[in-house]
Amino acid sequence: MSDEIRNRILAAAARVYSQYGFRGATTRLISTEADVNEVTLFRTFGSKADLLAAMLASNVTANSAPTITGDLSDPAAEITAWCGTLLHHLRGHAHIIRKTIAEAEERPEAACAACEGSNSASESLILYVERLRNAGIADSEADVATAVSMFMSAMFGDSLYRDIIPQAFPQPVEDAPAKYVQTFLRAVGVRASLPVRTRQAKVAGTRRRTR
Amino acid sequence: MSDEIRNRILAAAARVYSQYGFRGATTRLISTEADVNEVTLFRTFGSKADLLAAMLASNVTANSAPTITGDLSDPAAEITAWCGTLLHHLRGHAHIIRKTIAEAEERPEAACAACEGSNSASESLILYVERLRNAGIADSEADVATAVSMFMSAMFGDSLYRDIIPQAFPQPVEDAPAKYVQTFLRAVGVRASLPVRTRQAKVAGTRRRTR
DNA sequence: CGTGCAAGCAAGTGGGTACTTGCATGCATT
DNA sequence: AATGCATGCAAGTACCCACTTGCTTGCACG
Repeated sequence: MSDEIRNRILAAAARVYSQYGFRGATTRLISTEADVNEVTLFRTFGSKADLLAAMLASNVTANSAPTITGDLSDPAAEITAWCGTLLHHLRGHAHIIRKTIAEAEERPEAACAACEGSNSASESLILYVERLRNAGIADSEADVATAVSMFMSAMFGDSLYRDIIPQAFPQPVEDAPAKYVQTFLRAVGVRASLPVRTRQAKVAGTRRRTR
Repeated sequence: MSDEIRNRILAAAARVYSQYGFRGATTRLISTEADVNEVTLFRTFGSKADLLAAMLASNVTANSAPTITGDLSDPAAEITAWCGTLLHHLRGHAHIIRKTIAEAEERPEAACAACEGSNSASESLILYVERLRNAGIADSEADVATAVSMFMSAMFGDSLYRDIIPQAFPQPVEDAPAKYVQTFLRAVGVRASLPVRTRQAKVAGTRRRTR
């Protein structure tokens, strides 16, 4: 019974918070947005801080970043798929992440939890590229750590700021993952989107397939 | 006369705003931080909104992003220097930028002004790489737009979030520009830091200039 | 039918916030 | 010495905020 109202409040809190931030998310706003009496809000969550903490927690648990599990036969496709879901997921929480990070100095605990996901994501990408290197597909001299760090920055930048500074993101949303991955692969020395055996031909006659 | 107080208020406003954002930057806080009577603040700027607008404007004009003017003889050094000053500049305004962008939906005008700088920066980098391509130094098939967009995301990510999520930025601050540029150049197909003929030697003796 | 519980409603409390007003003070210029 | 000006100070206004209290209403379950 109370659950339905509880969730309505949490959802409303998420909407209001992601637009106005912690200070701007007044209990009055949240309660009217949830179409619930303001007192109910205090009865169910105790205080504004507790409510918003609960709301952030529930949004973080829905935060499972994807992992790259697949094989090495088509790295570009593999990473592109992963990148697509990562971007999709980040975009879904863009507003909340933006506010939470901006207020990290005032409320650090929330921000820490939020970045856990990105940690595991970048680690998963690093591991995958290591495997590519061991298989001789990626350049062994490439600076993988830096490339991955830049790639993750690009993911965050795209998902958080595309709607605010669209001109900084030239490719349309649907093409973005493929293009990001293509550029990333060039940086780590995977010369094309096909597996090992065609590599030789690749190096000699520079390149021929461009997708 | 009034100028000294005016500047003290602006500086205090910048400090308070970059820590607490627009809503959190109360006139009381700013005035005590500036060691000035609260009334003086209203007498000099009219309102809190006007004061903060003036403060943002003064911080944006100090916002001239650097341009790459140099020649093509050593692209890596050229871009690295540029990248260093860009990063330095962004870091100097990191807190303000973070808050302003996070509050962009509520106060768009400020955010727009803030991103002008990044626009000109990325454009300048694109032009430079175009020149490299025309000179045959950069790969003519590389996706320059995407590479530059990712590079700029990396610049923003590093300057805005390094202090909050340090583990996402593996390289130490002082090495960051060189590593970012090196990875970027790989992505756009500039194979080493020197033009074609001395390339061989360069690869051996990694780096030598660190400023 | 009656008891209990979840929610709504009206009103209030104590404190903060932007901003105003009226007055006193010191300092420079004439 | 007198005038004007920039600033400080004390107080006040009107509103907003988080949170509380006391009461009513409706619904479920024995």
